[in-house]
Amino acid sequence: MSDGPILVTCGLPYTNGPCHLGHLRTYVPADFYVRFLRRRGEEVVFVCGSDNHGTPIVVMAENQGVTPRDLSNRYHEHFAHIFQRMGIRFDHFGMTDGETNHRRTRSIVNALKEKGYIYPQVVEQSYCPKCRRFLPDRYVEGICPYCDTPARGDECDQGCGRHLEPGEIRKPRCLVCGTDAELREQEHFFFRLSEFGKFLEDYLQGLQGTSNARNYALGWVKEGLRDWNITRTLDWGVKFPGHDELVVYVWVDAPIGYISFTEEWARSKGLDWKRYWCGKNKVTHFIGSDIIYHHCIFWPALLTGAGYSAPHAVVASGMVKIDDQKFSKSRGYVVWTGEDYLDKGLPADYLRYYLLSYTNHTKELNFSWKVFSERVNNELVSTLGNFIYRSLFFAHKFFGKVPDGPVSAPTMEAIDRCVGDMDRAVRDFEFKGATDALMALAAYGNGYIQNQAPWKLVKTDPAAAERVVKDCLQVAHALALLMEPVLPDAAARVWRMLGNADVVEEHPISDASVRIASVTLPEPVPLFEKLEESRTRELEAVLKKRVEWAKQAAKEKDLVSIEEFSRMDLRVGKVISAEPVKGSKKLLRLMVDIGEEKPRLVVAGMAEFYKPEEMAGLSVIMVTNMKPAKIFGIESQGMVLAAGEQASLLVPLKDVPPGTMIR
RNA sequence: AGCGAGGUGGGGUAGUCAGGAUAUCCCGACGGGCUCAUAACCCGUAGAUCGAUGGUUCAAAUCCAUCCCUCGCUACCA
Repeated sequence: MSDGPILVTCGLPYTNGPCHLGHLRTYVPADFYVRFLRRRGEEVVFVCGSDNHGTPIVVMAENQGVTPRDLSNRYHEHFAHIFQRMGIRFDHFGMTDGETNHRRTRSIVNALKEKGYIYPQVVEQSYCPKCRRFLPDRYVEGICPYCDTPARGDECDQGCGRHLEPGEIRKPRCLVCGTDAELREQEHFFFRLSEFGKFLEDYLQGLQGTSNARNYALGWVKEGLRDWNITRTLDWGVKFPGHDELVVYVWVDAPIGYISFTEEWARSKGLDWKRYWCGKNKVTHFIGSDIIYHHCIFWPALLTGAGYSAPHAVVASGMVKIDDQKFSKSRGYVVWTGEDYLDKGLPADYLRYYLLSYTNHTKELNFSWKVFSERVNNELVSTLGNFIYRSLFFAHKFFGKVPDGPVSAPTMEAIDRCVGDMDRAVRDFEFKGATDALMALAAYGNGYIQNQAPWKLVKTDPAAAERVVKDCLQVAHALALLMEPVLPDAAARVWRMLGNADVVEEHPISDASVRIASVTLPEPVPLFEKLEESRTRELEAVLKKRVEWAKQAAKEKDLVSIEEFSRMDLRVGKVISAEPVKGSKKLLRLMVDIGEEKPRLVVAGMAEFYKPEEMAGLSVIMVTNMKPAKIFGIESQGMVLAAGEQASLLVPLKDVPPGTMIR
């Protein structure tokens, strides 16, 4: 079945905030996948680590008055602890700021340099004279050079959506202090991603995992690839070899972490990490669908360029929504794994089951406490838990042990079917399909015990009742083995209640069809407890409160003080003349008298709604202290106020002279 | 705007590539039965113009075209 060891990794959690449900959407299925395959006899290594570099961490650390290292350590510990509590068990959980990763990153960058895949280029970059530093990526805002709309430093987020290279943006401003940034020249280093188009196209055709990852990446490759600037002017990060003033871009050293964490793990076991990364490999990355580009394009190109093998599979999970709202920390739509879930005493098993069984792995998952508790109560508690408990209860009460004798053929078939279905589903990354198969076996058990009615047989034909109970216990035994990857804690409890002294995880799943021995049964206890409605309401209330609180905070943040308002110089202006701007459909060139010596020249986008002759003579409201802006080559010295799509002009109701202040 | 992923009873989902006769399964709702078990389990009922429109065909959820909506790439993000 296996042709070499499988290395499974998860997208690295970024150490600038706590673990939330979105993270778990990737980590729980990965952990399930690893647990299941291991118990199918595959050799699997499971590594992950925290991602510590990049500007957001530097800025957040500054805000909190701590070092980036301190901040990273804090959240690193947090994630490690949460994963342990959630039953997500990595063989190793490292840090990208660790020594191994610094070394491995430099080694890979040097390899790329040697092979000519990295070249220097002088770029103009935004520099904030007040903060006295270069402004990377998102710490700049300005105007998109392609479509003239406001944009962020690395992406035209409101307009055309183009990716912007550092230095491309026009009118850059520092996002931290608001100062106009200046452009300074600096030597940076670029990765020749554009040369990997053909390689990627072939590679992606054969890439295993989920189709969303493959298709999305193929689309990008077909559009053509641009070289990447892989250096940043920062202190925090992996120093670019030979240039201490530069660090490598976080998306270089973060995925290299996958290799470094394998190295660290292998070292501790006295093994060779190359076995997992060089030559034919079975590296499987579990990631969120937001970082497909990096894992399916940039990362394979980087690896290939440096002489490593590209990953075997990429499994991309859909994003999480909360109560039908887009996931958003600032708007309060977030469920924290610790604070909102584990700390409240809710079992990890419930959440693992819910995340795995709710919807297709690649689709968006809409979380709500109502559906969560509904599924827990009706599926886990009623179907699965109840079947196991009623079987054990009955067996214990009437026989005190597992009865001797055979297991019926239909029951064995049901078990084998479940094993086969789950196996197929897991290997296809259909995790919902896998939990469905598990629940189908529990449903088989329920149907079987109901139809056979051993509680009747025990009075008329005790031997027949024994045979029925034997079947039920065999199913419970199979369920314990099969549910372990989903519900590790519950599986361990069932295993003990079945009279086993050893550990369920040490048994291969194929033991499901090994006939159980006649052992003494301890007194069983119910497997799961229902979530009371009052409990669900409490959990909903926490979320609701957070959303309201966030709304309030946003409102306060948006409130404008009288001082801020008074900075705006709003005046009544009289339009002296108006004429169309040549070559433009939308623009009018206005001369407006605002009580100054000379009228102001204003370019206004209202030609579609007003004829020049309608405008002339009108009194309008104008912002007079706008920064002059060049529109269509004409410098506009103010802005005329208008409302809505139709540009309905704001005009004074009573006659006032030009230059009158608006208060 | 572009590219990618989606849209199937109240929620989730199978089926779509290789078109076929009552559209699958799980949960919820409703009714009945049963009682070993955590008011559970079993059986049954209702509920879907398969996002919209047009086309191809004897036949369309499925193929073709156009359009609409949601999400991702695109703050805070796995």
